[in-house]
Amino acid sequence: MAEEKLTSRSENYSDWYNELVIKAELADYSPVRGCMVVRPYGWSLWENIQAALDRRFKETGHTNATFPLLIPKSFLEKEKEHVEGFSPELAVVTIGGGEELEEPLVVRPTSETIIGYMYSKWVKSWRDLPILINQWGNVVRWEMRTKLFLRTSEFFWQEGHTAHATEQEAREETLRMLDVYADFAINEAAVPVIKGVKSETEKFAGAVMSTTIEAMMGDTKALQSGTSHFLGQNFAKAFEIQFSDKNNELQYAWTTSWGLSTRMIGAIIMTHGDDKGLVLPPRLAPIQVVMVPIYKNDEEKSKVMPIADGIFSQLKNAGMRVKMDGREEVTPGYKYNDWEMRGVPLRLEIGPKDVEKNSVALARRDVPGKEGKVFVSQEGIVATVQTLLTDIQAGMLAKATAFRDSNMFDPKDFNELVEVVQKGWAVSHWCESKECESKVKESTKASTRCIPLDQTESQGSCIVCGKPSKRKVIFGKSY
RNA sequence: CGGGGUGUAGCGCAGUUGGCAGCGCACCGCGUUUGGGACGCGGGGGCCGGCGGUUCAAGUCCGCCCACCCCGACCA
Repeated sequence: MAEEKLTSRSENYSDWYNELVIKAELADYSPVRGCMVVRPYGWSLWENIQAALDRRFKETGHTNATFPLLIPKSFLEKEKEHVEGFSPELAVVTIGGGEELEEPLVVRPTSETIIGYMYSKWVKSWRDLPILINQWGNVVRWEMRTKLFLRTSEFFWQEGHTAHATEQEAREETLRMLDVYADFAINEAAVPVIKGVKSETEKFAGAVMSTTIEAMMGDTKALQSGTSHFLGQNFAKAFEIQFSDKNNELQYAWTTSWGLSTRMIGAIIMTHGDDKGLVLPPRLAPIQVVMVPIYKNDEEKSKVMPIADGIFSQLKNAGMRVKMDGREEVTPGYKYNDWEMRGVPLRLEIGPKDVEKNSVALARRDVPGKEGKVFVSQEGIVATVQTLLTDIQAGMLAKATAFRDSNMFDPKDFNELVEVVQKGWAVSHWCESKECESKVKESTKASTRCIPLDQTESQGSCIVCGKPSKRKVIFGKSY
């Protein structure tokens, strides 16, 4: 059961987050430093995320497979940037069956290498391409500072790995999957995201180009919520993924990879959560409607429960995820707070007065207090609830989008940029040099988040050095 | 790995000049309650982070070690 009040977001955002994850029973700390236990409620949420994504992957022609957890250490060393990027965070297995291993194995930090190795075996002809595979699994990256869902040493994700005959096809795939992520984030999670390209310093180790969906959290920090990489021929060359084209000429394949992790749960928490707890978008919520029956004694109970059960069945049969909270050892008030902590989008109360008046009370989680509570007729309850859930989903997206937009700024000069990145994002022209990027980071702790894809080129000058620039970038502090 | 902090019941904490280890919440039992976190009565629960030292006596004083948290360097 959820316990007493949360630390408020304004008091200490970080404490608020940590307490919320524990009290909503999404996850718990494990005995292994930096690892987490995802509890049933958190995992149900993840399963709904998986289902929504998996459907989209299948619709775009991908199939699932699984590759090993352990990878020969030498594989990681085949791609120069890749090894440099990942070496510091590898977990390495040196002993197996009591014997020192001839070659150490690394616990996968990501699977480009082993999948590249397999693809080289499977790809001989242009007819073998494209290969469009996704894997659901876990990976391990030894992290210095961890935080549940946002950064843990082991995390759960999906990683898509594709190989193509042409550069153009691979580039299209990269952007197609970025679109899938953005569509998922916006329409399922109600998390407004900006699609963009990562700078050279921020990109994936081994990629030619990394793209991202960036979301703004409730404290205005940015969270990279999904990434899609164009890997060029880097991994194809490292693992000799070669094929004969139609002219019988040997070519290296072009590959992509893309991933979205349980970090998305952190994004949902920090995009929608409030001081009472979690607020979940109806489309992903493990429980969409919680029913709280109210009665003082057996007589009232015998009048209320048959009607409550009838409504429960109607909602259930309509395909809604509904739960009846029939606990008798806690008061209704306790239950309200309990389910608010867990972010259930809609609460349905039914008591003796409702039985008399043929009504029920509906309280929406995204609109706190009396304002979000309405009394409606029991007639047509399924349609009423469905409409409300749709409204909540749309309302959450609108609210989050308005919040983000009101915290994006267009600073006039460097001094103003330094100011605005303390309270939100700066969208500014940038010459795309590492020098200017690191100057901003050193003086503000804000990094480049992405160069938004949906922007029209405009003539401007770099906010740092003043050199000509055609594109704007987002600067912001990030998780 | 650098800087700061904290370790006492499941959680949050108190513990005075060294002298029987406590409080709130949670948990268990019984009864009364139940439309916004109910109440009464009765219970259970401790290697006081670890090791060593000082002392008649250490949660308390001293030394060493360990763990965790926060702020930095690294990241989906």
